[in-house]
Amino acid sequence: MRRDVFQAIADPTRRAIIALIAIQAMTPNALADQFNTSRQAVSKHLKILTECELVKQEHQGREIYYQLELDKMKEIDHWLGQFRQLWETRFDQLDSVLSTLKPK
Amino acid sequence: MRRDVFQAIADPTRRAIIALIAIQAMTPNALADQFNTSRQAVSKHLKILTECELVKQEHQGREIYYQLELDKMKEIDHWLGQFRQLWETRFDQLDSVLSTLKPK
DNA sequence: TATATTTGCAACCAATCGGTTTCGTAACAA
DNA sequence: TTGTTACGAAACCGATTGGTTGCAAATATA
Repeated sequence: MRRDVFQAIADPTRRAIIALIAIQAMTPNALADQFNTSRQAVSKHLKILTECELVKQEHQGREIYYQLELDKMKEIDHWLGQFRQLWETRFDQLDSVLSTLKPK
Repeated sequence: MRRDVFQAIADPTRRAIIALIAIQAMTPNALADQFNTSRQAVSKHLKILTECELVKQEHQGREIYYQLELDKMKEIDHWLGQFRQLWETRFDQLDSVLSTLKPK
């Protein structure tokens, strides 16, 4: 089963999970309470997130706290980098056009 | 059929298409030459990218040039924003730890 | 005109996805 | 011990995915 970060964030429920555990680590049950989904469905999402290393576990008794792996999020940021360069360049071009239209 | 930007960039072929047309507008045939896929497969990817407005068409005779819609890419950047804030904060915390370890 | 090229679109197919139900197990609590 | 809680894993199901094949429309070329 081939997994990558981009496939992981494709699902809206998974993005919501990511947003929640970014603030603080949470257990599967606590996460399931936040959505209209079953515990098992959340567990499946967490498994996918774990497989692509977007999330790490921390066992504590019989509970498992899931926490966001921020470094993996930077991978998305890095991919976006090439395009950020582009839209900043085009903004600069627009800027020079504007300054040409209204000189001084 | 509900489409969003995150679903669009989940497919590696689509990410490759995005990277190519970010530099210059291309036709479906020209794009298909770059991959080990059929023209129709690329066409389907382009349809998906068009549906979620990541791409715009420019008709020129019987050819259709596809170009990246940079504004839509910013949506991903915007979503990443909340997490960027987090990892920059934690970097700052690490920074303060380091300066504590090596004062002056 | 007839023919070739470029493309979108619909039909179809196997694989995958997100979800549920069920089961097994480990950690607590009575 | 017995019962409950928290969880992962497996089996299953309908919907969606990415791909193919075939066809029709539009444009270019002979």
